[in-house]
Amino acid sequence: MEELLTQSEENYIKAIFSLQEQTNAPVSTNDLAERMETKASSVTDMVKRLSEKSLLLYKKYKGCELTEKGNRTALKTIRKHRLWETFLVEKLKFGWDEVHDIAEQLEHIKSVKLTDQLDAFLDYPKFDPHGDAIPDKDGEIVRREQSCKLADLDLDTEAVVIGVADGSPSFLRYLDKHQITLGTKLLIKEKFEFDDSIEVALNSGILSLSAAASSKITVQLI
Amino acid sequence: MEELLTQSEENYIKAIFSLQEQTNAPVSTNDLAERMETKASSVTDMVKRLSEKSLLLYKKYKGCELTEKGNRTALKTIRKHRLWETFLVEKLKFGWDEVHDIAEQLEHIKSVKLTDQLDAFLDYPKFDPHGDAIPDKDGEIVRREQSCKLADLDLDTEAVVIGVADGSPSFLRYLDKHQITLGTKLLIKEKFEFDDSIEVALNSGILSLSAAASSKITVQLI
DNA sequence: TAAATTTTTTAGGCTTATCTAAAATATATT
DNA sequence: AATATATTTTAGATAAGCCTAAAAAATTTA
Repeated sequence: MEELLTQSEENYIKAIFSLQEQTNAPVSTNDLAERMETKASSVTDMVKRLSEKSLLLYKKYKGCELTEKGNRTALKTIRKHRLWETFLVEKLKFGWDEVHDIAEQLEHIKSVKLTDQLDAFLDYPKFDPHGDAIPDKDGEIVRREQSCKLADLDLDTEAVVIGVADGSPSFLRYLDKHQITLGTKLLIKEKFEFDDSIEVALNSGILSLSAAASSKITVQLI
Repeated sequence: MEELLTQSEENYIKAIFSLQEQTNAPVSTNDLAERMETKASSVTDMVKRLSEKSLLLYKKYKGCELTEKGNRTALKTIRKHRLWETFLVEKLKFGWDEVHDIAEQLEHIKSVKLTDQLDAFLDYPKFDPHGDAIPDKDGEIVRREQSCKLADLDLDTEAVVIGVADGSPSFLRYLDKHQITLGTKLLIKEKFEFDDSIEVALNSGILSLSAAASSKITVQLI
């Protein structure tokens, strides 16, 4: 019953899953090509193969959608990716800006026991170093309720950082520089309408954040 | 200066290294094909490619030999393999008979920092779970002096198990069953000439070992 | 040393995953 | 609705890594 997928196939499945999550609609060939940094013709080829393995539904010119089997596959890969990221940060002392590329490789290691033992070793973490939920053995993930973007908070509200909507090293290093990380508490001191920038108070002082930054920080009210 | 090798290339390099270690001579195409479980014609192809990357010297019909660069590459892969095996046994509680195949995958992950941080996390182990030496950052390995095969010991000598010359799951599970592992102390009680079997005394009692078994257990006198 | 055998290489094919260029289809514009 | 534009698919090529079958070279045997 176990499927034997190539790394490339797994990467496509993951990309389709993530695009589908964003749009709740079939994924177009071009969008997928852009995400995979490849050409549309390559995507068509691959999508046909994955369709034959019943990992997705594909209608010519109409895009593709993961099947239940495809979704399960995606969640397994995401689980591995996020567990490895957690391992790298928690145990091997990597910065949260350094782990993505390594986890991209590690997520393709094939061994259910390895994944589950790693999960146990890390004490069954629910979130990875970027605040993203880690699917459990059965693909279940913790759904967080009242989370919103820092940019959407009202003046004088207090919140705690629980995630980032952008995992790029440059953004993560920017946050490091300003001593913002998961768990950081902050208070909205000012909001400037003309450029949507804001000023927040943290332990380390007052900080000004652009709209680009504040819209990529996920917080929860406290 | 960093070479970008495929997993297959790395596996060939490792196989050549190991065959060369055994024979101290150029590796023949057929021997390599057997080790790689592939056809001689495939080996010829690959060996040509590796030769072009100056990882080995190849003369038609004369076999191949790793260059200094090839040796360094092999040692890096071996280092990774043995560190991961150590991690799996020490941290993730795998049995020593279960780790080989997973380490075969993990050894191809590309990140010098990952390897070095893992090494540090494990506290710079000198030997892996099978007693094989782990090359350090610079490819240096601990050379053990007075080691020999259990089969070669004289009557009434005492020794401690420091390694196995066969890492197959079936052999390792056989040793587990008889409570033999790294560090096990034993005393030679009997040697039978007719089939080269021996009897050894361990903490757990007297045990009879075939020549096949005793010739694959590496020990050190105490 | 000449013949028989074994080893190794070459030649030509296959699959995966990519590409470019051209054709087909869908969408947007007038 | 007809045309222009954008998207998607098809066709054909390439590289890595494997295969089989046949040819070439090396080694063994008589």
